[in-house]
Amino acid sequence: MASGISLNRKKEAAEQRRQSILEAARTVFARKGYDASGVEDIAEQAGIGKGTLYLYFPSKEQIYLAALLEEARKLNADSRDAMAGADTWQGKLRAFVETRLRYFDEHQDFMRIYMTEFRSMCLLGKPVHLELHRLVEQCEAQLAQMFASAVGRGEIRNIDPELAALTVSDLVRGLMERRLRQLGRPVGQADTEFVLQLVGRALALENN
Amino acid sequence: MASGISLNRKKEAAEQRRQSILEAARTVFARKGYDASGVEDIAEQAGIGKGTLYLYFPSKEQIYLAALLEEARKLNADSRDAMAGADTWQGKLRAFVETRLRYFDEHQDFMRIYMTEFRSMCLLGKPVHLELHRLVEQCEAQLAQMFASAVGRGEIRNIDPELAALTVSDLVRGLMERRLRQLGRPVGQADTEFVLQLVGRALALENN
Amino acid sequence: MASGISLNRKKEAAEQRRQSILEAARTVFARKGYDASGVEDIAEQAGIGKGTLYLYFPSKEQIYLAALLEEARKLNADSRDAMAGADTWQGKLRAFVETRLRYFDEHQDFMRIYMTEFRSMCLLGKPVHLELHRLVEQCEAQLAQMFASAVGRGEIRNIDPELAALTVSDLVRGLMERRLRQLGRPVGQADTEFVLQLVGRALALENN
Amino acid sequence: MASGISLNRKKEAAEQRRQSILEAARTVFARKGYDASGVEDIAEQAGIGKGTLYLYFPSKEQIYLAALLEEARKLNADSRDAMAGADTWQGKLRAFVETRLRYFDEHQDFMRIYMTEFRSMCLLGKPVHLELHRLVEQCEAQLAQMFASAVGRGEIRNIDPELAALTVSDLVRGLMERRLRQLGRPVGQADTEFVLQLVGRALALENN
DNA sequence: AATGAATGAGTGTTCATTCAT
DNA sequence: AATGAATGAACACTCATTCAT
Repeated sequence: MASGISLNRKKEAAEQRRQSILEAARTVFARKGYDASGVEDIAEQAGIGKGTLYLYFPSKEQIYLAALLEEARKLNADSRDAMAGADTWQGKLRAFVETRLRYFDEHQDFMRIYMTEFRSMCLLGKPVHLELHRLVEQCEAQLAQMFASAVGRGEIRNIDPELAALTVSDLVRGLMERRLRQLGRPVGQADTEFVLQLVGRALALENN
Repeated sequence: MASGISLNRKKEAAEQRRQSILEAARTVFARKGYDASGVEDIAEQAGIGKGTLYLYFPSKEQIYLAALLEEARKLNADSRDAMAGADTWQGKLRAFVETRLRYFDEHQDFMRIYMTEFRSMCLLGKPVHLELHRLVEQCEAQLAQMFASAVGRGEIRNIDPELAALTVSDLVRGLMERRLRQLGRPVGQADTEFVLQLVGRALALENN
Repeated sequence: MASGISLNRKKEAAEQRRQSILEAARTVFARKGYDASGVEDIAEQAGIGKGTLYLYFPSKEQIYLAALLEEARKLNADSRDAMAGADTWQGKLRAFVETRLRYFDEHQDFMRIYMTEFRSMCLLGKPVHLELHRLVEQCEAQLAQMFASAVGRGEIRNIDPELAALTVSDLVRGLMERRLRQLGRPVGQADTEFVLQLVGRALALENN
Repeated sequence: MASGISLNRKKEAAEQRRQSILEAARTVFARKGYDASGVEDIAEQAGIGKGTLYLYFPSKEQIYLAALLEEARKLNADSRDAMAGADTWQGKLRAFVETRLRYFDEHQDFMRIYMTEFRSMCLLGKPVHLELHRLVEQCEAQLAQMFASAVGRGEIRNIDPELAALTVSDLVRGLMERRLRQLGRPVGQADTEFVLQLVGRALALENN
């Protein structure tokens, strides 16, 4: 019994440390990118020794992937849940956009890595990106399905749901990037509303 | 006089070589990204010796910046000229979008680097990106001015011209990225039309 | 009294564990050599925790030395006893050779380390080897003394006893190595007899 | 023409440097063994930068193998030539032994590595040693052939030529090792003569 | 002007040893 | 006494940059 408890404690502590390493990794990678970040930087940021990292992850690359993908999966799950909780297509769309922006606000380091990696998927032949690509597509598929339903119910114009989904995806990404860049004019609620209205108007039925 | 001619010849030849280095650099960087590319790769691609690179550029980083920024400036100039050549706001918008997509088709290597670097501007404290940021803003300002005029002439809704510009910018970037990623469904003219219609419908006056 | 018994028990148990560590160490070192073997390998082979090793030995090097030298001392003692049990010089020589080969058969792991270390004594400035060197010399001295007696009794030619001892030592080492390498033709009793006959014939008196 | 000469010069210089690296490597490896030697030690001993090593060899291990095997091949060739130059089996045997001992005197660093590696062949599963093993066998085969001829001509006893070859091989190795260890009594010409006489007497026909 | 051999600072990873539990 | 998580010194190897030819 006692050893059972102690074993649980150990596992919890290990998971805790794993998370703190990932958090440290996000901070460091967000600051300098993958190549310019050293494993020593991450260890220091996490307040542990360099060797300790290798008790939890087999390589720098695996740290990076875990730091990126584990949060990306949560982000996808959050978006899906938020959409599920709304009734109308307008509500679902707003839920999607606002959830992602809120997530973004609360995990800026992660989002920096996410956005960077997203764009660098344009480079040729990086197998690293397969899983991330899958997540992005999954997310866009959710949007597309939502639009398809609305089209089916005659609530919006008869547009290609996939293209609408990609459009929303691009616009939200744009909102996030502008916030991350923090240059030029500050980005706020008005920007979000602009995007929502733009999409709303473009999709609305003619006789509205 | 003779030496003057010969001097010119030399300068031309040097400029030629400079350009061929940048072209080689774009090919290599587009394939593997900045860090994974070695200066030797670039020299080999350019068909010259490694040391020769350093007669034309002081460092790997400067090669990268020149390869990126010189084309980016041309892209901006092209877009501006194309818009200037159209009369209506719809024409200017279409000219902007189509010019950029055409440029993209003809300079895919460059565009891969461009897009990658654009997103990685989200990383903190990379002074590298100041000039690129300026170019992006300049480009968006052109769009914004175009929208502002259209609003002033009462041709479109009374929206914030800057936000409209950013939106178009995001959507065009999205189109390019989808082409570059080459995964999922092929991207074609239909996508472009979708974007143009979407923006057109969203900006159109109510009673249209 | 009770505590005295318990103290003895403890000491015995500790000695037992010490030996099991050394046995494990021999297995591991024989397989991969000193540098390629990790202390974790030894601990695992011994079925104990890594930290426990350090309760019994102060360092990896000391484990190695103990694993090597303690058996080497036994081998020397065995050889000496075996020679003492024979009457003629031929008998003593045969006893020496056969004892060592039998020991070898029963402790192959140890012998692999022994032979390796013996040859690497040729490397400069390894203080590690002083004790092993002493043991080797001691062993050769026993042989030399045996030959000296035989010379004194006029049973063999008037050769340098030391050189004869070194010769036998080299030949036995050769026999062992061939067995360990396990490549080429199998090594058996015939090889041993060849060596004994060779030495016998070479040392025999002329008029035999 | 000029470039032809210059190309030759380059190749010669490169070969020169390659050899000087191998020589430096032998010095360092002979002093500390493989694992305890750092590539930086070798570079320093050779008077060049660490990176330069990697222009001539792909890894530390390849440096080691080249340092070992290239000399080992020369040693084998020398022995073979020396034997070929003698007429009687006694002459050939003496030529073999003396050539190897002379080579040994002139390449002590190499021989230290050679001997060490030879013994460590007893460790299990080191594929490194295949080539060295081949060389040793080749060398022993030369001796065996020589003995076989002598047996065929009725010049020596009807012994197994292979066993005789192995015996000589072991004894010569013993002579070398004693010199390398430099402990105990100095080893000189007398030792060599002892071995030659021992073998000679043991192989001689009965009625001699 | 052009070259590529030489360089050494910098990096990811391992592993003998320690020490809190 | 026994453990194994934590540590950081040490190491092989890379690559942007220099410079003698």
